[in-house]
Amino acid sequence: MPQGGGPLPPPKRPKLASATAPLGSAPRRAMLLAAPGPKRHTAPASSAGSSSGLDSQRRSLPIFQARGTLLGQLRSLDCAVLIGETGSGKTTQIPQYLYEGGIGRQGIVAVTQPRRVAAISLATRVSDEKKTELGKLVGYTVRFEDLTSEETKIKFLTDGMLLREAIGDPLMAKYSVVILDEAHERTIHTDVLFGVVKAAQKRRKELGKSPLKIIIMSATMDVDLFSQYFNGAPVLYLEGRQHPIQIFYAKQSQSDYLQAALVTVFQIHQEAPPPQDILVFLTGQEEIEAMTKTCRDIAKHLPDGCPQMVVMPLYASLPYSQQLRVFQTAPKGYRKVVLSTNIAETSITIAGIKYVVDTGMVKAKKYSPESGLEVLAVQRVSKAQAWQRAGRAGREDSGLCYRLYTEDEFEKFDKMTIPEIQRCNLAGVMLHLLALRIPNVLTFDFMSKPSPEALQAAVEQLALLGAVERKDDQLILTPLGRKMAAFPLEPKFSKTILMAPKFHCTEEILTIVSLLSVDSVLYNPPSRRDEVQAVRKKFISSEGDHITLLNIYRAFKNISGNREWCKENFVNSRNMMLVSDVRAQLRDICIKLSIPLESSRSDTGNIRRCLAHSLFMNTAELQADGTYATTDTHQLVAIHPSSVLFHCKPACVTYNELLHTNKCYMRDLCVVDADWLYDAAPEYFRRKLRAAKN
DNA sequence: TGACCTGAC
Repeated sequence: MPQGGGPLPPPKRPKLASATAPLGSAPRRAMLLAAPGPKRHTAPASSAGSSSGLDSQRRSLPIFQARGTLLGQLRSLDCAVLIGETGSGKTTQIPQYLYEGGIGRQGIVAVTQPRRVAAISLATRVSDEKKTELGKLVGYTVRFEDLTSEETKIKFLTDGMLLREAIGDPLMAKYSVVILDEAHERTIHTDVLFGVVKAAQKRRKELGKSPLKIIIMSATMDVDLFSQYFNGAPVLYLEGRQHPIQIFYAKQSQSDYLQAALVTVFQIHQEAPPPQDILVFLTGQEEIEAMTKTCRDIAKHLPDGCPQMVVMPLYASLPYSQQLRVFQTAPKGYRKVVLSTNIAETSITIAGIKYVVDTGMVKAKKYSPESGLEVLAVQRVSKAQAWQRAGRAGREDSGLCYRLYTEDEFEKFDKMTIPEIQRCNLAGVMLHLLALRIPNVLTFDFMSKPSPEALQAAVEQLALLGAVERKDDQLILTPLGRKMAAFPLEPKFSKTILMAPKFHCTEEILTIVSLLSVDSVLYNPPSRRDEVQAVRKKFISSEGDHITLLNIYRAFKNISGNREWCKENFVNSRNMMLVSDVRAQLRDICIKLSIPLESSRSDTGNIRRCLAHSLFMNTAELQADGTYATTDTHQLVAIHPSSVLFHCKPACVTYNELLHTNKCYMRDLCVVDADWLYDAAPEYFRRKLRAAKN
């Protein structure tokens, strides 16, 4: 099993905080990690101490020494790239320095975050440090929550929120500075924002308006790319407070990473004193549940003198109450072992982790524009991801990371994870860019360009939905497309809502679309499968998953949505609450757009007709041999086991998405009439038929 | 016939 290796070579990084480095001298990311910083609270954050304590804490941050130099630089620059290790305090301090230094006072300083919790907790922290009430000088805006006012000068928001704001204000006129934080994560929203803020800055300059300052903040990665993209912007380095991490590699290549993980966990467990906790990175729910069971079984029969063990699974679809357990400290004499997906890489930070076991594997989505297929596959992590995982071991003290692959194997990993924008369907992004009135969306200035095929496929999908048209060789939004862009939804779902009045079922479609646009409300613990099936029976509709979900939502509303009911019915109450919020938001947008709101009540036929008319490009038909083939490209597909139609064989179905895992599965199915499809898009099917003949 | 990495508007 993994042995040897040894500590990492000493880090080569620039010494001085805020020294300007020439291009191309990116620091090597070797030594990692972190001090307890005021960021990424997922566990309930305790309120900070006395205000004088806060002041001294602010002054003791490494960044404080560099304050003067930093302000001098930022004052004169249009764009800057700021590289700071975790614990440098950059996210909480830079916005305050700018404000205190009178930079950008004529407008608001925006700080974006990929996650809601981060935006909220950072705003809370900074308003505490400024000794002001949250929502006054310092505020935040995330979906469903806007805690800002006329006085707000420092505003934390999710990157998706800033992007949505930009539709109404492409010049971002109210902002004087935009800080894009966690840029190295390269979420799809951050990547689109790069181009949008760059365009806004340029346009404001051309129009002689007040300048827009752009600051990109990142961990020590991708510096050259960021700097080049922002016209050679200078790179400023900040020191963090980091604890050393020792890295151990496997001596030999491991054929079975699960077995290797198991052996490593128990080897650590027998040798290390408690309560030093272990975090293991695995790939998915099923694997984690199985490994949890195995570990618990083995832990029952440990030799005398060996500490006890508590084993906890962690993945996103786990109910919130169970997720919270990973934050509890293990009882005395026990060691905590957390088995997690990549949710523990960035979204959830667990205190007290001393050991990280990295299988080097991750389950991730890829998108193939040729087939239009999303492929979910277990694959190797990137080097950057492996460093991120290792870093989770040293948040309070020095740590150890066991990599279940050899150093040679590691060297062959990709340097960076492919940015999301190159891995997903771009229809939503294209619609958003068109709504921003970007002159030519096909040549939009992306930092990492998606393939021309992916861009083309997205535009074709929008054309099929009737959202775009060509005018004087320019692609523009149709009136329908503009309405679609008003909804925070995938374009096909926006279209479904806009079709609903024709079928007098807008209320029901709003419910269904809301249910489909958040994480599943259904909780399926593998160990209690029979129970789940039994309680779910009463909701199941032979018409498919959409109507079944509608039944569940109606039942939830009938008992006015209590938690107990959710628990009994294996419904994720947190996601169900979110569905209510989303639905209310979508309904408001409908009212603003003067869309008539009618209910079809018990007439589910109309609902299914509406779905057929908007999802006609996502349909499959039963073949003579009992398999399914998609109507458009005759791709062989199968009904996903999670569907209520799994054991049925309807002649014709629409589906929300295809997902390729072991097979090519249709997910979320609705039984439809083949005739409806032809009525919905006669031209489309005539074209497909012609293409099939040739 | 047998299964869903993670965020976000």
